[in-house]
Amino acid sequence: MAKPSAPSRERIVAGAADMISRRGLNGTSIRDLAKHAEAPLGSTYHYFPEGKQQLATEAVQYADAAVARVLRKELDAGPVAGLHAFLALWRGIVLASDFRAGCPVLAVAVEEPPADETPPALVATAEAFDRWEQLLAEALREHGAAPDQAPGLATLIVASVEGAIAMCRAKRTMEPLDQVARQLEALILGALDGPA
Amino acid sequence: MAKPSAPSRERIVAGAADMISRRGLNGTSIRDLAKHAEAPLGSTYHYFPEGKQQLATEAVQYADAAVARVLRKELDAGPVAGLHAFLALWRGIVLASDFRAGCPVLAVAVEEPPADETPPALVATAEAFDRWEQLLAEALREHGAAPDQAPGLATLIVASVEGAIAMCRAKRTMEPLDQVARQLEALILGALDGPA
DNA sequence: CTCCGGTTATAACGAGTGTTATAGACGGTT
DNA sequence: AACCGTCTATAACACTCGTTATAACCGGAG
Repeated sequence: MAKPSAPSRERIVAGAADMISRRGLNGTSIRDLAKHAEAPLGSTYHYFPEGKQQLATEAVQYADAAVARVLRKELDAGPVAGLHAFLALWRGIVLASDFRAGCPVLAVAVEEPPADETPPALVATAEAFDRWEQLLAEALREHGAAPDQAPGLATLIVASVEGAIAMCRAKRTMEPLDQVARQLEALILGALDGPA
Repeated sequence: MAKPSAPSRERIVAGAADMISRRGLNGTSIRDLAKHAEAPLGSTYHYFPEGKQQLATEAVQYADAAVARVLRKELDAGPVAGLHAFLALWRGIVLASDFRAGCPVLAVAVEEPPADETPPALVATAEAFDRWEQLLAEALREHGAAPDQAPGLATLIVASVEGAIAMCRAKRTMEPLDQVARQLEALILGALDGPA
């Protein structure tokens, strides 16, 4: 009684993730969001009664899930394959938007809580980063990396890719991401059989 | 006739950089900015006639110069020392703000140009990233790194540190930056005498 | 003193913000 | 047919935004 009809709800969330990845959280208004998702303004508050905060949270979780799905699928073929899928995903987003879109999770993570209470959207960004790191670390361990080095390498991968995406947007070039890609691939290969 | 009196102008720019690093560009209003810098609103438009765009640009350039100054000074003692200074700088900012402030350059780089023209503030972010990378690459080369590997490593350093700062804010932990620090130090050390 | 340029104070403009309220439309069940 | 819960349309509220205009200050030069 609550699931059968809701195609527009997901459209709104997906549109929010896309819009936030372009203009940032504060730069994304609910009116524009509704217009862009071809949904009426009223529906936004019908589906997301807690307003923008809830919308931002779900947008982050949406992006998180999409990335995690790709990672889970491609990491089976090894960490290098997973890395390539991770990179290709962001590469496609940046390139298809002509350097106007980036990572919505990073965008939300970069705007502070005005109050002392940690807003749920920020919590969602932390969970997203954690999930990606954990997936990568697990795959690294399963393919022969030293268990005590896997988490650190996974963190480096996520951090450098996120940073590189932003740098690509600034420079309007794919060079940062491509450079980072080369380094990370070599690093992973080196970690899979070093001390053994 | 234009330089003797302008202590408040720099206060405004510095305050803008700080505020942008916390709330993002769109989250920073000129009114709050003036209040936080203890300068009247009118002065903001007196010193920065082109408005917020100019203010954002100069804030980015201000942060750029501050970071470049530290890098130039500490890189003389070698790339590892420079890396440590780079990391310590951001560590101090994140920690002193209780995870509320990050990198203002990244914050600006993450909000899109609504029009087709590339805004000057975005150009400034690209220049900042470029400068930091170039300083690091130069130091790497001068201390024995292979000339064709130095730029890539420098890019990886900047990207991963920027990404890690954002992740620290999200998780409210220093772990990402510390993990990245360890990896980067090892990488630099390995690049200084590997193939020779 | 007057004058004057660099600075500031006050007010207002129009547009946009998140959000709420209220009433209407739609579609399937009884 | 009447009913009902889900969704939507419209309007409004109380702001805040960036920006502009205008008038006043205020300290040194003439």
